[in-house]
Amino acid sequence: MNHLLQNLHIQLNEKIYLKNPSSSDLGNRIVSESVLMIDELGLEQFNFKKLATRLNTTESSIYRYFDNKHKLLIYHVSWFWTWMEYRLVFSTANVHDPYEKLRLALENVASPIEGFEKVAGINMHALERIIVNESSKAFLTKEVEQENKDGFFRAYKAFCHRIEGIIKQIDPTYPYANALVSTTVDGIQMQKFYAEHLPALTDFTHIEEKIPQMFYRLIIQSLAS
Amino acid sequence: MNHLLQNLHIQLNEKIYLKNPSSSDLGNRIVSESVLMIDELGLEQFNFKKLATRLNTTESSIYRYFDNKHKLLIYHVSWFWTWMEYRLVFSTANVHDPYEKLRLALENVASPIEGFEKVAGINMHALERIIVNESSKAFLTKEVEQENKDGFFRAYKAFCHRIEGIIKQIDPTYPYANALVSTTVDGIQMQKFYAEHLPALTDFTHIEEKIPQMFYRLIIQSLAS
DNA sequence: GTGTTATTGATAGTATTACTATTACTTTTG
DNA sequence: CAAAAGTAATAGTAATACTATCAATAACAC
Repeated sequence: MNHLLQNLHIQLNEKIYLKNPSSSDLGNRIVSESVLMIDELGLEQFNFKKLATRLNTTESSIYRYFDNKHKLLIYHVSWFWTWMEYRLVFSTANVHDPYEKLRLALENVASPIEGFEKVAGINMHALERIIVNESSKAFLTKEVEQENKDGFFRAYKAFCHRIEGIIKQIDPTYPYANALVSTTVDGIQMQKFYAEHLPALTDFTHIEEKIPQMFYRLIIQSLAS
Repeated sequence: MNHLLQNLHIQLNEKIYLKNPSSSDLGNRIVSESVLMIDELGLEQFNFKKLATRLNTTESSIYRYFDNKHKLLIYHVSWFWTWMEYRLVFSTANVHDPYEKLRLALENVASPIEGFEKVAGINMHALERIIVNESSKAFLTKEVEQENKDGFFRAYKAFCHRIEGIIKQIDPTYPYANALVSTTVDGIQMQKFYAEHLPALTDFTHIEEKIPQMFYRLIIQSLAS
């Protein structure tokens, strides 16, 4: 399976980048190395100059691929949720019980790496931390609506939509399925962050299996059984 | 009541500011005007130079009060949750049924303004939008842990702790009360944001009364009744 | 094997941001 | 009236976030 993932190619919305980073060696290195650097430095301290130095290239070469670091973040976030959707579809392909499907889905959200340390050259542990720590900054901007129209958040919405489908299977009458899903997916990320950095706001000490369990119960107890 | 609120004074952790902004005229104007500007421009586009121009003062004068805009954001966020805690305590002082207390608390989180357009010179509508759009940026940084030690997030944690108390009254055995509260309070903010900007991720069209209702049911159905 | 194209590198430069430092003026307070 | 506190004015620096131009090189087409 591993060498398969080496070659896995995820195609994203073309408006996110100026030049497809997966089309060249430098492009691929920009993507994989920036994941490591954003994880290490945090989005605020990360910039294209530092990335250029680390890649032994120049700022202007990086600017040929991405307008700015915000777009690069959107690229990473889109890539992640596209990958998560693939993963969800494959891991639940032969599961027919919607409860079990939901359980698996939440487990995947809480522990997205399990068995996939490196995918297409990307360090998935670092990317997971970027999703937890930085991804909300991708849409908490004044430009959300325009960027939404440009399809920048399609991948996340598609992932949530999959889980919404599972919930509708369990209870087609539940009126807040979209809200329940986004609350759950966002909530799981937040609990991971709190467990790591602000323990007073959670009951979990580590990214343990109990996080998806809590949300699973929260959901099924809200649905008509 | 209104002239009382004019003089309301909320005392915050002294490490947040260099010089207490409530101790001088310029300080108060920095706080109230920056709320408007951060709301208008977004945190990214807001800076001390623009604020100085609008206040007919200089950058260096503002730097005497706050180290940087990040600290100013933390000031606003702390101020907001301190105010929300007061409001919660007062509005539930004579309510003894914990279910009703919880219902009121969630309503307050979803609609924090109701009857309080301006408090101590601060435009509460603008501040509410800042909480929704910008507040998570206050702690999603590499410095969270140090800033948490410095007590920068005390106000939010105290507010959540109040709600946790109510939940413990309803069901003292529920093991994830902290996580449930932070998920709910964060979740309500997010649903407000989605309702406004990313409707595909929610079922609410406006900041309506149904948001707290959904979360109220989510919570009580998870607790042993 | 030459010409064309794609890719990257090298260099330079600009506007803005995020500060720091110094000095002087003005208002308040003791 | 003197001292202190608060504010304004001015200047300057290092870093950030870009943009522009041109040269070098490798790949590929004919």
